[in-house]
Amino acid sequence: MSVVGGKWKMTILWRLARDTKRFNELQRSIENITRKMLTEQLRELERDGFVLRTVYSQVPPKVEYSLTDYGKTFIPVMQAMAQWGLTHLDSEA
Amino acid sequence: MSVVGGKWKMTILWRLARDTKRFNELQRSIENITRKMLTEQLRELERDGFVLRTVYSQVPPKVEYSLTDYGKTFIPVMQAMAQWGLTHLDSEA
DNA sequence: CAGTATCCGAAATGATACTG
DNA sequence: CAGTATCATTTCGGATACTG
Repeated sequence: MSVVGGKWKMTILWRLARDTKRFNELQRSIENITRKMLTEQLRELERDGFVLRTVYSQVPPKVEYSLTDYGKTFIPVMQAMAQWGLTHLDSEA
Repeated sequence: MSVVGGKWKMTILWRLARDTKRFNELQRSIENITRKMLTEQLRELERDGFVLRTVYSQVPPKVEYSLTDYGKTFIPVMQAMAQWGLTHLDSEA
């Protein structure tokens, strides 16, 4: 929990489990997250080795986020949680 | 995450997965948790149907906390997380 | 496009004292 | 033993403006 327990971390990792995403793409895919929060959580996930940040030196800038191999080891855990949620949380608040 | 994402909820559930515990027993088993935090988190877990609170009308009071059947369905998910942690988090901060 | 920097209010948490 | 009440503090998160 200390590494994946941030307010948006699971959501971010879950998005990146599907495929690589750019910053704005990620922001649009997560309802209500601010640039600040997205940046902060991504930095922490990066520091903890879950997420890889790839910067393309071009104009306009392009930055892609993806799961590292280490981050991918966490996918089964997320799937277990997702499956539990689907089974037990019918109408979520 | 919205139901088990509280700061101490996973820890509490993990303790109760082993066996029923009394309030002070639970507090002693969790380093640094205050009575206030423990009470609040337990109340929420109770409200969400994970935890059963059993009061024995005696002096001194005795209150036991245990997982409900519903709460027990979450044990495999916690085990998945615990196993992941053991495998990937050697020396935790 | 992909961020940073700054400020500020809200919410979470902690400390402490009190209670049936 | 198992809490509750109150207050202080810390942390978090949102709004806004600015940048390469």
